Amino acid sequence: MILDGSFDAPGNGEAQCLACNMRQSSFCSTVFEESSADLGSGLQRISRTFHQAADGRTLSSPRMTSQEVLILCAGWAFRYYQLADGRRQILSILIPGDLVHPLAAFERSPNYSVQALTDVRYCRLDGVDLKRELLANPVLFDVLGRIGADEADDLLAMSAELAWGNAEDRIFHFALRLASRLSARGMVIEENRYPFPLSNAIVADITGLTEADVCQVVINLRKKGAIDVSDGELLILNQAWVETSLL
Amino acid sequence: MILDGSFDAPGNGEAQCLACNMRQSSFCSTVFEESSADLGSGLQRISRTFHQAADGRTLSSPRMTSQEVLILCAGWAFRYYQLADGRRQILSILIPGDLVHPLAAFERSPNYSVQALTDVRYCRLDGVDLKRELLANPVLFDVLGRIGADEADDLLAMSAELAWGNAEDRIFHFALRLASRLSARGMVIEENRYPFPLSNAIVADITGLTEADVCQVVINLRKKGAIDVSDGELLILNQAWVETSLL
DNA sequence: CGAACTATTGATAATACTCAATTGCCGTGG
DNA sequence: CCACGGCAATTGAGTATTATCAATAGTTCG
Repeated sequence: MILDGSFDAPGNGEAQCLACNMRQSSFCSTVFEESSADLGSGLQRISRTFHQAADGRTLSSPRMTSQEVLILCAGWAFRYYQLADGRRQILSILIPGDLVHPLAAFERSPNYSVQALTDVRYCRLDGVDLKRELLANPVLFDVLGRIGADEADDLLAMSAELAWGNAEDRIFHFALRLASRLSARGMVIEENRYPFPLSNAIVADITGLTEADVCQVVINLRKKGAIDVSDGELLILNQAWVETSLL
Repeated sequence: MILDGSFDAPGNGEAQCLACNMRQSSFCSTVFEESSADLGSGLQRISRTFHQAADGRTLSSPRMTSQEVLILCAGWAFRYYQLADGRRQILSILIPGDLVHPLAAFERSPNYSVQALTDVRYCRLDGVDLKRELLANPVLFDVLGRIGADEADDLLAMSAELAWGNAEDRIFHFALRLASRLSARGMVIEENRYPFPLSNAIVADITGLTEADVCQVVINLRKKGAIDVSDGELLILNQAWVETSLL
């Protein structure tokens, strides 16, 4: 169990950030390296603080109207809507290197909440500083735009799959898209083997199915030789299956 | 039947643009008015051309990797994925004032296509010009960001509804969200009465249902006194029903 | 060892899809 | 003016999928 709160007090926040293997994530490298020294002219530091939170903690809720930008450094989280009937709809899974609110600088306030799925560490950037740098630094501007575009693509794919897919399609394609994102961040245990700290209940809330369904489908997918989700890992069994996608 | 192609030859493209009642749409007013004269210093015009296309024409497909930004001036269109099995998944409905590719300036190329749903007129902005102005004009930057945020919100709502909703929820909430967007653009026939040029087949491809289902649900919603979709119009019958939403 | 959570299983009910077949509406052309 | 074809909307019967609701194993952690 880790404690919540800032962990910058002993000054190791910065140190961990420098040592972080997500530094090559397009956003971190740009915002921290390019905006500090390289481009020199008039670019200033973006003030940041480091924090941590335990599994299950709420990182952000619709009430919290902050202009701050959070970067997930370590651990997993998820965005979700709290539905009126008490259930929740998980909108996206956040992995290390992701921005918690890619549009925080523009949006009045997001209408979703964000919760930690595992213990997490994250970094909080000042929104005003970031916006200033964005306008001053076309590279940073492009990078953020591309992150937005990637998120939008993923969302579109997700909603298409939810619309036309049956229970099996939904789970299978969700797993594939997640695997693809994990690959991009180097979060691979070995070839076709990924961390997958999601319980069946979580997958159910992502795909809009019941926990019982998820269980059956997961077993089915394993028997079919498509993917194997177990022991906190996702294993892609047969690349041929993966081709079953949209154009 | 209108002809496809540019209609700027007789010079009435600009004229129509000036007379367009979508000019107050946040993007057009900012990009055309603010960036020309008001802020003076160093801001240049964004070069643009005007075009039209007939009902059913493809405005954009994944192959077309252009950095250009299209604004829909008049008529309706939709973004869609062409699925491998021949069906198509409609991702969003575009109404006058919408950007066809909000992230065109960043994205390598969108992986969806866009088709005209009615006869349309649209405006094509040069991506390089636009990007230059974005960096030079914080107001324009904010406006585009907010458009992106609005789109993202709509997409998130859509995907949540597709996940947890049954056939009725999907259609009902889709109609409500569309009505809300139409309101924002002033496209209201009268109180609670909106244009709705979508066939059952289109609604089916949006919601992932079959045409037969859509038909039954639409009739049901009318009997229930929720909404009435007929004769190319959408009528919201009972505001009380509208409250049935997520938090 | 028990408590709490998670995964698994099975029977039943509800829901949505499939597949025609039918109707109504236009526009075309005889 | 009417017959015809094409298209969208509607209807119904039968089938398949998924939700619901328990109830039973496993697991983890104290």
